Amino acid sequence: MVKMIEVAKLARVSPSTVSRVLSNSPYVSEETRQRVLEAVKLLEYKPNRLASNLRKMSSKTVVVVLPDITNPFFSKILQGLEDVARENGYHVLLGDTGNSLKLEKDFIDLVRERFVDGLILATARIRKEEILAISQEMPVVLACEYVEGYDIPTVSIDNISAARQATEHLINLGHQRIGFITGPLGVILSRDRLKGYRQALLLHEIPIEEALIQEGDFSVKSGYDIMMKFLAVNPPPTAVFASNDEMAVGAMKAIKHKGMRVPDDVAVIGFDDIPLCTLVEPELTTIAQPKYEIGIQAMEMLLKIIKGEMLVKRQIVLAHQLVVRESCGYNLYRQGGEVETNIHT
Amino acid sequence: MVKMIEVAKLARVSPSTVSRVLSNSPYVSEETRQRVLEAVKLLEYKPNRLASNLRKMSSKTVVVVLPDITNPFFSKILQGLEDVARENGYHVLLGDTGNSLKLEKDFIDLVRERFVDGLILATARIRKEEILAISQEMPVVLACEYVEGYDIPTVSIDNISAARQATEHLINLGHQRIGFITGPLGVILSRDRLKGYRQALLLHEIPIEEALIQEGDFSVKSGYDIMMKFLAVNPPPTAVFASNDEMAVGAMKAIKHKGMRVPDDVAVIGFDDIPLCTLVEPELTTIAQPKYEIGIQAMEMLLKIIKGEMLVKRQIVLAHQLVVRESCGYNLYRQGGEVETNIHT
DNA sequence: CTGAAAGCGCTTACAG
DNA sequence: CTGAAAGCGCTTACAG
Repeated sequence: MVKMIEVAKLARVSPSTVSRVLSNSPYVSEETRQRVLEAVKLLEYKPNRLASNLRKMSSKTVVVVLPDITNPFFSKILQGLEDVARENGYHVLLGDTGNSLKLEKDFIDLVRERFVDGLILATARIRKEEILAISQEMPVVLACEYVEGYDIPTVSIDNISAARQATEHLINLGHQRIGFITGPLGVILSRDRLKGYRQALLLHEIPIEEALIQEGDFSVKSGYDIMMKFLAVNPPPTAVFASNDEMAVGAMKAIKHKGMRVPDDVAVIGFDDIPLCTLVEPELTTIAQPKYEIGIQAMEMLLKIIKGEMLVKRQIVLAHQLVVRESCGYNLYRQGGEVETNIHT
Repeated sequence: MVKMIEVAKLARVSPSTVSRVLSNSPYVSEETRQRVLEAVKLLEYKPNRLASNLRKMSSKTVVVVLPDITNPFFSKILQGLEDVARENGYHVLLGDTGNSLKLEKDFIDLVRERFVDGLILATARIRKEEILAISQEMPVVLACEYVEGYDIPTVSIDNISAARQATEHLINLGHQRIGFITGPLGVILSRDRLKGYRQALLLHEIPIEEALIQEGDFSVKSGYDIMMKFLAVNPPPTAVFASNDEMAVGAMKAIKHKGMRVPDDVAVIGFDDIPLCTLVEPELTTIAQPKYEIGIQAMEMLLKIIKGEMLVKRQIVLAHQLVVRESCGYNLYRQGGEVETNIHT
């Protein structure tokens, strides 16, 4: 491996000067710069990042902690995060926890070990107090996740309003018995979506039936299983709201397996707006989260913190959007013409 | 930030000893070890990885270069890669190129800069010769991708045989006019799948119609568009083989939009076996690639190279599998009972 | 079993 | 504009 000193010798300068040229310092004469650049080229010199990291006390790397990289929701957020990181000369270390608390802690420790300069948490199983403590001593931004009552930098949507809107969409279509498939209730955004569902029913004076609220785990299978339970209730719900799209698709499967039709017999609405929504039949109506944008903004926020800039806003709430497709029978809607429609292609 | 020297002082030993304790060196007395461990705990000391990296000339990090993290095929491979890396104390740096040659080169350069210890290429746009050169001077493994004629460490399936088997599945079901949607022909595995398709037709003495071979780009949309073209051919093909599942699903959409049915009017078979296959209707018959296993083996291979171990096999070919579901009318098949069926749940 | 010393390859304040 | 020197915080051969 070629070292800087060898380049320096060939260019008849000191290593300091080589370093200056490579870091684009203005304090180098054009002539010297050229000589150094030639030597660099000739020797195919690549600076040793390990050394420069130590000296600068920064690896220009950020760890992104998420529960499952194969989940299209998170991979899209990750893409936004990575794009901004790259544009700013940062790298992303993958922190796939598989929902393991231990792994989550291990990845967080990478910041303490100065292996990475900052931390994005797109999942957070650890206790609130710990998150708060960490966020006070090192650069951290929560993406999607958030912590109530604390002032931790966060980028997310308003899950309560979004879930309320989804539920009201069904109510406006005339549904009174609406099943709700929650996400894991240990996760705050699952609890928020449940809140929104409850608010919508209350607002429209529809009684809440506990039998129509069941906890899923965000998997297709759990959506399927819970829908099967709903269909065994007498009478079954005429509509179902699932806390994410995978569970909604699972619910649709269950309805079809029972020989019923979506949306005619049961309307279905999901949450997130992943690509799958337009690939199933009927296409899934859902609440779109600006996944890529969440990633963008979360990384921009983190880089600001790393650079020591002050944050104007520490909590960013991005807009969600009801995307009306086919799974709730949107034809009815067209007549009212009251709700925004946005059929993605 | 607490440094090692402070721990050493508190424990009344030298930094050397602290280092030995932390690296589990056997040359430390139990008594000393305890004293050091206590000091570490008391001061909440975390060793600075930037320094240790430089000293050891290793970051225990590997970069995984892939074209698109939101693609479920690659994210599953990545999961396998990451699991093995983590088990071995390694980290994964994300190298999402978005198919950009420049980014690909940038990520590869991270190995030259010693920022990472090794490289997994799950996409490879750069020239063969360059890949060969790189693989000779640093640890590299190709996953899925491969280079003909060179002895570069590789883990993949046999794409020719797999595509031949998919095509023969259709032929065995009685189809004679089989459309083929290729992947981008700049990618070797796309060309191999085309080869397999051709071989199958030749083997069964079915004439090859160039109009029934069209190049897609692995997207749902390209599958849709090409299928629309096929349906405009007179007479249209009775079956279609798409080089990946997304394009197959796009083709299914096109068929349905034309008011035709899958598999009754046109049979469809895909490639890869991503989760989507069981979520569309009818469920998609496809060739399953062992994605996770490819990741596992590729990373195991890479770590061996990094550790300087000799590779027994430099080219690993894993088994693919025909997964018969509903999109080719598998009922016909059951009578013959000749083909392995493997309906995933 | 333990410590003093050297050194990993850069970068950067300092001096000129 | 340029160079000599110090130092980032570890690890590890060497000596005892």
